[in-house]
Amino acid sequence: MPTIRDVARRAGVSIATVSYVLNESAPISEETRARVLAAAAELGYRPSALARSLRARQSHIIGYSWHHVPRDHWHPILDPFLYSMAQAAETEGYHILTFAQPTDGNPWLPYQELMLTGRVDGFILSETNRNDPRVRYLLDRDFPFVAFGRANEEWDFPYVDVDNAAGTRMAVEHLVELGHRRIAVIAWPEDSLTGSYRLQGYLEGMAAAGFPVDPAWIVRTEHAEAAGRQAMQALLALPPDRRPTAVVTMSDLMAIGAMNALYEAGLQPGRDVSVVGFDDVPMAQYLHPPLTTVRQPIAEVGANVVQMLLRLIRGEPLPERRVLLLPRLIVRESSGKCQAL
Amino acid sequence: MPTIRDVARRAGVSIATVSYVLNESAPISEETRARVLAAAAELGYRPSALARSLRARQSHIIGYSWHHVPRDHWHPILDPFLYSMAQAAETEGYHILTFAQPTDGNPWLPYQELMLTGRVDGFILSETNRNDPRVRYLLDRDFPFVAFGRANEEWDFPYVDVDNAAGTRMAVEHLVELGHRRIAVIAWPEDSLTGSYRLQGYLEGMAAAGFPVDPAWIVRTEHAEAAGRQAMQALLALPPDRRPTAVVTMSDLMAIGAMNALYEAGLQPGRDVSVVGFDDVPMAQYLHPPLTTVRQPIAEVGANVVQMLLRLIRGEPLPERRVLLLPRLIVRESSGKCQAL
DNA sequence: AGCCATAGTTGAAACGTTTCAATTCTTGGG
DNA sequence: CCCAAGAATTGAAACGTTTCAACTATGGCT
Repeated sequence: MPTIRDVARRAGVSIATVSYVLNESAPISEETRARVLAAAAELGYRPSALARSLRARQSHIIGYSWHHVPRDHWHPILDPFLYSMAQAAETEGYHILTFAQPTDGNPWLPYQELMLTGRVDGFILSETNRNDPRVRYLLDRDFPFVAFGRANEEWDFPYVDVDNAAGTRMAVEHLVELGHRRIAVIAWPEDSLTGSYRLQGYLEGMAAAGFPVDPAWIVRTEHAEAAGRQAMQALLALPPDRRPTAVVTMSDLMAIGAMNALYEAGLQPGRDVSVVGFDDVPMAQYLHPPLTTVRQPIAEVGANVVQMLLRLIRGEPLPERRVLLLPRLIVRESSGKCQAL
Repeated sequence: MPTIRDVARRAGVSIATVSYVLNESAPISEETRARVLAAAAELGYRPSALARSLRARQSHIIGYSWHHVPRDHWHPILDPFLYSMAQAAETEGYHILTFAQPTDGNPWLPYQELMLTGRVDGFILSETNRNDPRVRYLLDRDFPFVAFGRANEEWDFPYVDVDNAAGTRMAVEHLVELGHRRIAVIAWPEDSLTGSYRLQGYLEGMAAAGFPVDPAWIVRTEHAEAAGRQAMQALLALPPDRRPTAVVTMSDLMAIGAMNALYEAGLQPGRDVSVVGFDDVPMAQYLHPPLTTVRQPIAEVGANVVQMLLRLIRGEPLPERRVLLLPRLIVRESSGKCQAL
């Protein structure tokens, strides 16, 4: 592999000159410039990223880690998120290093290691939560990072998040427009921050429509198909006048569970009870019936977090530290005018 | 950030001694050893990966890139594959760098860049195909890589692949056992190497059972739900005595399309016509009916390719250069005894 | 003619490691 | 009491860059 020395020798100049030419960081006569460029091209020279990094004390690498999910779940955003981050990073000469989030032990341990060994210049976090130990750790050490998702309101750190509340609010508005009044929500446990935003959007939507919310319509359960199914069964077991005609869920996975419960009860989603999901996983459009759901602008989030992080790393000021992106409601057939209406 | 100099000063020794202690690469008296270790711990010292890399001319980073898929498809393996690779790499002090595969231009351009700048020590390739330009490029330059998937038979390079033929063969055997005789296959276009293995498995299964294959039963089409749906419609349009009672598909996505076509025709998958998929995406188990499908041992593939690549990088001999792992048939309700039988 | 600014170029230091070769220190054998 | 051998330690070079400071021409100006 040719080094800067080989190029310098071939062009008959010093290595400093080669460096200046390649980085355009000093005035060089047109003639030597051409000679150096030619020599570099002939040798197929590319400067060593390792040497550069050492000198600059910058690895030009961004760390990203995600939670691995069990096989019956899926990660609805990994592919588009990672891809958009990689693309955004590469246009600026950066790369993404992915590492595994250990299922046990200190969540910030791998972050510490990458940080202390100088392997990465900053981190992108996703699936943050209240009191997130990783956010706390990085914040305390003043290490550059940007999160996809929020944490404690009083913690001041840069993030991009989807306006989850707006998503469920749009879902409720849509159902209200169709004529639904008794709208339930299949929500996540209280410890989920994202879940609390989505639930809040539901409540706001109902309040805006002026509809009372029966406490029985708020079912909190974990993120799983079976959980969604059981939640729906519980809702169906309510007396007819309290039984919801539509249900908003926290995720497509839970929406699928809800739809499956409807089928088992001999009912048809979209005709007997409307169902709305969240995420718009690729599968959603092929379901029976196709699922109405809230689509997050994942690629936009990915591009944004990377751009913000690079600004942070370079010490540039951030135009905004807290970015909220609007999701979009994708209306399909699982939501429809309820027959009972 | 403390350096080896800080540790040396604090322990009252030379930097060489510190290095020897930390790497256990020379005999050091127990007493100084303890002093150095204590100093390092007090300072929270971690050797700079950058400096180490430069010195060793090894980045300890593995490059991986994947094709981004359009939003109505999905990448059935990215999450488990990437995760298992990251885990396997980390146990050996390596990391995974992910980069975007450009949709246009030379597919090997980003590989070249990462290779020449010394950013990565080797590559993992996935979704290889016949005449794969990336395989060709890396092979020509003798750069370490391991592929998940095969290419031209005559190209000698290390790979791990799932025994695709065995997968579809198992699917056919299972259907034969249920009593099916007229079994169709919804296959991929001829340019797909993986598709040709899977098709081959189907043919082998039929031959082993001694059943003739009607040419109309082999439908070649692209990887999409709509394509699977249309293929199924074509099969249903065959005269009753030639109409298949079961269908094997190349992917869960296409199987879903086939099932949707059945529904539209007023038929029920698993009762009127059996359907088998490939991949076992998380969704498969929640479909109506749950989808019988072939599950690939993705995590095992991920661990294997990384271990092989590390061996290659270290110049160790490979126990086997061509590894074929068996998939597993997951039987669910979409395959059943056909009513017409 | 003399001086100074500037364009163009270079030598050398530094980034933080590892490791070779050399040095010091100990110890046991003759 | 000296020497050789070995153990323990160190100085310095090297990995491949970037960049500071210094140097040499070249002109322009007084």
